Amino acid sequence: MKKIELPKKEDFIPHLAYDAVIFGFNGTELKIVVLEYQKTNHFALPGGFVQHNQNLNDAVYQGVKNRTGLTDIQLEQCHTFGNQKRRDKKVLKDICKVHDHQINDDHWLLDRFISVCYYALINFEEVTLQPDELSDSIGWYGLDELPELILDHKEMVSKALEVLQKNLDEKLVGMNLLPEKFTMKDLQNVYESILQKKLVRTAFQRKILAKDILVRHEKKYTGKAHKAPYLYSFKTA
Amino acid sequence: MKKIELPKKEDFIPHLAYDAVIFGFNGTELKIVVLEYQKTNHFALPGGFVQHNQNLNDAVYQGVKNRTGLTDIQLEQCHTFGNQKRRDKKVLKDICKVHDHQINDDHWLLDRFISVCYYALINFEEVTLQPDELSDSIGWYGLDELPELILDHKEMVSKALEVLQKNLDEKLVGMNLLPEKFTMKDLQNVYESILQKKLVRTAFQRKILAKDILVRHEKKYTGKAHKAPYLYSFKTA
DNA sequence: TTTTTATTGTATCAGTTAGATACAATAATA
DNA sequence: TATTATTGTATCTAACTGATACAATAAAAA
Repeated sequence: MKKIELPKKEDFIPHLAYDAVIFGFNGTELKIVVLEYQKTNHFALPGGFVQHNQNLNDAVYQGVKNRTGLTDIQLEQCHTFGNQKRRDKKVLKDICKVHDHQINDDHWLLDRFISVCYYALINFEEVTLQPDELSDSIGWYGLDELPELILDHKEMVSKALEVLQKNLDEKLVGMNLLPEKFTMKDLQNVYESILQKKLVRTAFQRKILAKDILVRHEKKYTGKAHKAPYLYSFKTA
Repeated sequence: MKKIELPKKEDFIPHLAYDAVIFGFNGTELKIVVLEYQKTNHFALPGGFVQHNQNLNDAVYQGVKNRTGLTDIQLEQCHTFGNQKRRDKKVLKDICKVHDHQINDDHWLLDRFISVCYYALINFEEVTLQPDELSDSIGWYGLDELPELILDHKEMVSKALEVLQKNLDEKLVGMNLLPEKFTMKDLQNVYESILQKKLVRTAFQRKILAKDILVRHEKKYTGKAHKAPYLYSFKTA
């Protein structure tokens, strides 16, 4: 195990963290990014700290960019988790130990942290996932196949999904989860994954078209034995 | 000017604050609580810091309780403001100077702060406003008669109102802005104040009654020359 | 070449909801 | 007793949603 540097206390605002629920859509299912810390069996959302001279939003953007390799990221703040109990010394000691760092009980990483939770919408196909320094694996997990997550990260996922659901209708412009061109069925799949319920096809199509936010392009011939659907893209404002 | 103690650095989580947009309804109009710092002409939202062993929510609750004297407070988190620019050394120096404190540029109160904004709904009639240690005046202001506020507090008010508007229909149960018993017109006034638009009386009444969340009580005889309205209260779940 | 199959795009009908209007039922006053 | 302003409810209509129907395919099967 290569010995890596721990983040330095003096670089960051103490007691403050962020975590990101990064949503991607693989064509069928909504997935989120989860990190596994090396050899510890601890799973967590990607997160990090805020530098003294850095905007909170920028810190989160940088973090998501570093994990996904993307720059086109739709970020929304969900909720700030400020419970005094949200700390787990054992987890962090485990993680540090693997990296050959013995840390004391008064190490700043073991402090109580307030964490601001964001969700990010990104284009699944263009992502190259990149573990952070302390974790060896990073991967996509469906919402119903999540491993147990550290601290209150499970609650963060719920909150993020809830906020995403509420934002869906007004913030969909530029909807980052789909490739440039997509079919009406693709879009409906995204909606159904997010809302976690089936929608009526004809009503969905009528509603979306009435919003006048899509441009219709050529048809998409999939080789299947039926009428080919049109491709659409979002109108660029 | 009595010399008061400044909050001590070691008691609080550094760089972290909260601010509260406290909404009250005076029967006609939606108002919010604004503090004026003594002799400085600086106006601000009530706010404070979070102690090391204190939940964020509890800190805000305590703060609102201290300013209003109330314990029945409906609190909702709105947004966390984390811009690196949100600091104003001059304002804090002004405030401290009035209290006979000369503080240096490196004093912790002059640091950059991340602030978590909440809104609070309280019963206007039962409030006894209480200035905090650093301010001499505290008062109710209509949304269209706000003085200039420090930092990004104006933006916080906008955000709080926006979140309140979105929450209105689902979170109204227990709606804290009205006294125990109220008329349908009172309730409509609250809605109109929050949504900042006129509603159709008959449709409003029909919609609210259909929700089945009100209990109808005796009539309210106001002495006016017309039919007396019923009084209602919220069903206690 | 023709028929079959699954899916798409749109139209239509019915049921629900919201705005607009109407109106009877008051409390207190003139 | 008539007048006035307001309240509570009913009714009409317009807009929207779910359900159903159906024609128009693209490709495979017959």
